[in-house]
Order: sequence, then structure tokens, then C-alpha cells
Amino acid sequence: MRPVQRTSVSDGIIAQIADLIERNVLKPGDRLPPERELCKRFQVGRSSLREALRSLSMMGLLDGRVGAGTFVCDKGQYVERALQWGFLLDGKKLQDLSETRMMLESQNAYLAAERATPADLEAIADTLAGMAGGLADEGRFLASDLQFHLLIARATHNSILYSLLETTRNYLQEWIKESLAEPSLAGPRAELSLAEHHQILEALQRRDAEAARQAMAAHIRSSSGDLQRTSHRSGSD
Amino acid sequence: MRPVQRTSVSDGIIAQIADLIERNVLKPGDRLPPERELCKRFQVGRSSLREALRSLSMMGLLDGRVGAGTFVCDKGQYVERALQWGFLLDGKKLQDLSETRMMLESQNAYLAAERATPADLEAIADTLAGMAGGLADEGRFLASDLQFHLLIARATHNSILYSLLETTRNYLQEWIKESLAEPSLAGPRAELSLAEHHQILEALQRRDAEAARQAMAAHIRSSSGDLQRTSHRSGSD
DNA sequence: AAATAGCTAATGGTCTGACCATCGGCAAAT
DNA sequence: ATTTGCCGATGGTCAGACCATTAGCTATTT
Repeated sequence: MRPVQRTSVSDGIIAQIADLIERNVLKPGDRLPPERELCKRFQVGRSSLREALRSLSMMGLLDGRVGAGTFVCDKGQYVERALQWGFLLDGKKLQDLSETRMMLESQNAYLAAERATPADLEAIADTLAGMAGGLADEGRFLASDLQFHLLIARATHNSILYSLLETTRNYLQEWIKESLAEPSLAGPRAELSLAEHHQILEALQRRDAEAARQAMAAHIRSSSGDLQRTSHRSGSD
Repeated sequence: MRPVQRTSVSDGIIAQIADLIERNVLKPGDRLPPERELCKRFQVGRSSLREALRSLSMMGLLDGRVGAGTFVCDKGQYVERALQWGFLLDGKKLQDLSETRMMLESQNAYLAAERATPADLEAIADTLAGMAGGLADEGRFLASDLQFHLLIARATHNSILYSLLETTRNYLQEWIKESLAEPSLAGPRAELSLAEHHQILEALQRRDAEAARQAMAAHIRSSSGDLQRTSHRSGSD
């Protein structure tokens, strides 16, 4: 005798849909049939179906858009999503976040210097050019700044490290924006930032991993200095 | 003007309950009020509440038992559920995870060397003693091994780094266990592992951050070598 | 002809009430 | 003291209804 395992209806649906996605029967971007029809096909109630879809959304497999339908997510960020839960569950201390970001950014720069393809480097250089051209336009400058860092992370060709960096950046984005919006700092800060980015790019192009790491670390340090200065207004623990 | 973010009812409930668990208001093992009462408290329909509870269960934070109630799970077990759909750990991901872990472990060792309190160091030393005493008992040895690394992460006093390391470890736990279970490797591997741990502890006690980082990196490298050797059986990219 | 405004149907999101299966504990019977 | 049977509480499921939003079409306007 062995303990019989009771399988809930929702879990059955989850297993089926996840299997379809895994076997690529449902490709990223595909649209699922409407909920009410899925109910008929699976022969289950809408509650159970929706609980299943909700779970799959939570795992990052599906994405429901009201009025449009439910779609298969294009990014296979299963593990990444799970790691982000770990983020959410812990206290989001600004200082800890900054420290984590510093570590991720510098280490990613190190790896990127070793692994970036010519196409990666070209994209990074292009973004940097966009930054320089957007010194006056704050929004464009910030967008290029963000993209610069994300492209470096992508150049590591490690999806987990990329995802982690993306998440930390998202959390810190607000503070970064605030800090750069300081009128007294905006001009010189942006110029300095641009110069630092150039140093990073040069290190990457030279394939000098250690230099890339240190250039990135110096860059983050100098900007996190501003963060500290800006953040003490909005309270702390 | 900025795009207003629409927040679904379920997401609101998820955020609230997750927050309660995070702040330890809801401790592991605690029982939640019945669904029908939660509906009244949150003033939401049962569907929405159940979708939220389902998502939290999927994350491994909650566990619903029919006839008994819904209980708060021990944190850190949520990965196993995700692993039920084995499609997320292909060879590439395993490699990325190992790399991420290496980076987290070594950097945490660096920071721990700078910040560990005497109590932290004592706890780490105790755990190492437990490891030495558990060479014969595989389960005890692995448990102490895990605790050793987690204590170092805790000694950084950075909750995010700790959480990330904890999560990556959970993912890799199965493979680590497999690798150490190799009969031909078990004995020498455990001895070597113990020696490496001693080196790490010594570096921590000397407050030599760079040495701690390198000792940890060497340790992870040697064990991830076993991981690679073990994992090539189950396919790769 | 092109752009805009308004309408309509489809769809996900939410609520309600009901019923079922299972579990825990209690009381009666042995 | 142990077993048996019962009953209430609880999570799991279902069906139907209504709402809010969206996409796409239509008619109006420029």
C-alpha cells in the first residue's frame, strides 16, 4: 500500500497548461482561448480554471490582459521570477539594495568583459552615444543610462544575473531619478556619469575584466553617494 | 502625468498577506482565519481571496488543508513546488545558477569578513565543528554545510544578499546532494570540503576579506566541478 | 481621403450563493 | 480504554451574474 495522492483540479490544469508550454505547443506570444471556453474544454468551473491561470501568471508563464485575452509570456523567466519572490519577501532597505546592486553591477561588468560579443559591444557603444546626445533631455538620458547597464548585464549571457540586476534597478529607479533630478547636481553629475560610462566601455572593449569591474564599482560608488545624500530626506529605519 | 497603475484585488491581498509573513506577524505554522472570515475582513469576494491564497500557496508561503485550515509554511520551501515542473532547470540554467551562487558566496564572504560580530564567528565555528562531527552521517553533514554558508551570509547583515544566497542554495541543493552522494567521491570530497571550510573560517577570523573571498571562491569552484560532472548525465545545452 | 469620436461585443476581473469531500474532535457504544 | 459513528468546520468546486476595460468596427467630422 502506498498513500494515494489527491490531485486538485487546479493543479491538474496547471500541469496540463505548463506541459503545453514546455512542449512548445503553446508558443510565447500565443493567445489562449477565452476562459469560458477553457472551462468547457477542461470541463471545470471557472473558479478552478482562474485559480490555475492565476498561479501560472504568478510563475511568469502567462499574462492576462482584460479585454484582450490571456497570453503566453515571451520570456522564460521561471527561475528568475522565483528569485524575485525572495526579493519581495525581505525588508527593502535602501542601503542593502544599493550594496547588492553594486555587487551585481561590478561582477556583471567583469563577466561581460570576458564574454561580450562584438554585437554586444556595439550595442553598448550605441547606447552610450545616445546618452551623450541626450544630455539635455533628462528622460532620454536616464533611459539610455538604464539601457547601458542592462546591456552590460545581458552581455554576461547569464539570464539570472541579468534578471537580478534588472530587479534591483527597478527598485532603485525612483531614487536614482530623484537624485539626478536635483537641479544643482544635474549638469555636473550627468557629465561625470558620462565620463564614467566611457571608462567602463573602454575596459570592456579592451577585454580587461578587472578594470571593468573597478570602473563600474567606482561609477556606482559615486552615484550611490548622491543617493545617500538624497535619501536621508525621506526617512529611514 | 504618469501612467496610473491598476492594482487587482487579488494582488492587494497577496501583498498584504506576504507583508504580514515578512514582518513575522504571521509565523510559520500559524493558522490563518477561515476563508469566509478573511472575505469579511478584506471585504472581498471569495473568488478573489482564493486566487490570492492559491498564488501564495504556489509560492510556498501558505498551505491549505481541507477540513483543517490554511497554514503558513516554513519559508524557503517554495522552490520545490516550482521544481515539480522540471522544465526550468536545463543545463544552461544550472550553469547560470552555479555562477550566480559563486558570485554571491564569495562576495558575501568578503563582506562577512569585514562585518561579522564575535557572535557570528562563534556560530560559524560551532557549525564547522558540527560538520566535522558529522562526517559519517550524510544528512547531518549536509545540514551543517548548508548552515555554515547561510551563517556567513547572515554575517553580512544584508538581508537581501542573504535571501538571494538562500534561494540559490535551495535550487542547487538537490544537485549538491546528488554529487556528494556519489560513493566514489563521498569520502574524499567531504574531507576536502571540510578543509576548505576551515580555510574560510580562518580568513574570516583574521578579518582578511580578500582571503575569505578567494577561499570561498576556491571552495565553490571545487564543488561546482563535481556538479558539472554529475549534471552532464541529465542532458545539457 | 484621413482622422476622430462613439458604439458594440468580447474578455478578464469580481461577487454571490450553493454544494461537496474531507478532516478534527466529541460522544456513544463496545 | 479502545473503537465506532456522527457532526460541524473548512477548503475545494461549481454555476451564474454583473462590472470594467479593451479591441475593433462604424459613422461622423475635418
